Amino acid sequence: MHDLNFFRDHLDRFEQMARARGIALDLERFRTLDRERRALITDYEKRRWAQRLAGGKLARGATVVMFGLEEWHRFYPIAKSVDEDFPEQGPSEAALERFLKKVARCNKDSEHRIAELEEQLRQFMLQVPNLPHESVPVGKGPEDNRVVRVWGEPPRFDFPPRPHWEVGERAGILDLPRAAKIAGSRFALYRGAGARLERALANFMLDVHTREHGYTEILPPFLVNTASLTAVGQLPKFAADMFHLEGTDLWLTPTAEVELTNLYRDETLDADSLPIRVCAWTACFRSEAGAAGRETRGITRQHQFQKVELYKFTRPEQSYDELESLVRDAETILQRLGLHYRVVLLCTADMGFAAAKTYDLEVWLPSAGEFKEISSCSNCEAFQARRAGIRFKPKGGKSEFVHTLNGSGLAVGRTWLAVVENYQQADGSILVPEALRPYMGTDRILPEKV
RNA sequence: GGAGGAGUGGCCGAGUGGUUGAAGGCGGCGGUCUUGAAAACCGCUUCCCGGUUGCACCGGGACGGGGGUUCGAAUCCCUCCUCCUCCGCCA
Repeated sequence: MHDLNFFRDHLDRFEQMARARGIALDLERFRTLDRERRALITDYEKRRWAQRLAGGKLARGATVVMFGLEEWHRFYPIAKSVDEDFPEQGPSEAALERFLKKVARCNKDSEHRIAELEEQLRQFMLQVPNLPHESVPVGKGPEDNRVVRVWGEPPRFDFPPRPHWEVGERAGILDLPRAAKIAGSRFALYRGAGARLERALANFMLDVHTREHGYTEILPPFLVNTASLTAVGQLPKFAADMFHLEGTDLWLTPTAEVELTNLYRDETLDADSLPIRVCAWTACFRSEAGAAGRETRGITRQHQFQKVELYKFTRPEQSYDELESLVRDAETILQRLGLHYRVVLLCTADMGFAAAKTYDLEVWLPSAGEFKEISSCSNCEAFQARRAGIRFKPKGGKSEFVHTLNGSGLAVGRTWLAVVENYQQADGSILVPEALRPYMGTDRILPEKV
């Protein structure tokens, strides 16, 4: 969410942003709401002042002459506007009482109307996405994203590489039919070395990030409330993409970004503690209601998957350096696993709602002969922090909003399938990447009859 | 799930209808004193919104959240949330 005053003073920039992101923004509606709200507040506060003043006089049992000259000059026009018959001078106790009754009702009405307008204004502001950073390419869609760098090379096969669901089934480590029986489509069931591989990947990622990259591990709740989702920007817009628990205020978390952003919601952090780096392994749940029919084969797109999330709270001036190092931290995992990948800078049209700048990491999938997203790393600047009330206080200065950054480090399920595809062998076995061998206790997954 | 109790400023803690943003204390900041420090003493110590070029000034709002009663609510009523204690249940 943007700062209201900043928004009002830079409407042209937001108009430009809307065009770059390819969305509609009804700025005329904003102008109307904003103008009306401020006019009402001004009037209301004048009457409120008069009400407090008169109330105070009455409490002291004043009767006739009790206003200072200047006070009276300010007070009388307000009283007259509320009560036509208000005496021009020397109001009696009865006149004051009548005025107070009228002004109380009048102010109550104003309060309601102002609250209504503020809710409408809030709803409006909640759907304004973040402003892209100046280094973000303006574009119309994924085709305008920019490849920043490519690491490694695709593995060579002397046989046609199979898609991961075939490799997994042949090796007896992935059982999609039974997952469907238990839960339905878009759920996975791992068996034996497959289950262990998923666990090994999560542990490997957490170990690297906590031991080598300075992140503190968090194990948060997997269920989150409406307030937390709203603070991140998942709600109100993306309710349909999540699982909601009937009769409660709880939702299955779509990403640990929700929990980690809300770690410090409505708190003021010590300036010296920044940047704060945390990471979390969680299950993630997405109903993907709008995506039916896409990527139905295999486990690329699931209702439930695991992810190790990286998250940073930083000072504004350091957030873009921290974004670069966040991306490197995520890349380390792919490099250690020996997986060919590329880094893509998303264009304005392809970025998420809260992001000011986003890099995607895309891993090579030999069966498809293309790159597939495995991580998304964003700097949200103060956008989420403002919405979530996360500040820091510089020494001797006013408190400011922190910048928040998040990225996958990495999506475990997609890493699983990338390993399986890239390390598959002609005999149906799967080589275990060097870095995972201590976790797997073997250098090769051998096919097993189920 | 059942029965009780509690939520006040960075922290502790007064305050049960009237200029109370809120006594007192602690902490923090500035000053006096001191060779320096401590102690002592003095002063300061929140955030949001509106009017404004303005962190100046004027005004409004905020005592867990929301609603109500009243001319007026930290104080009375309703409701929700959180925490604590006891009972039940449970990995």
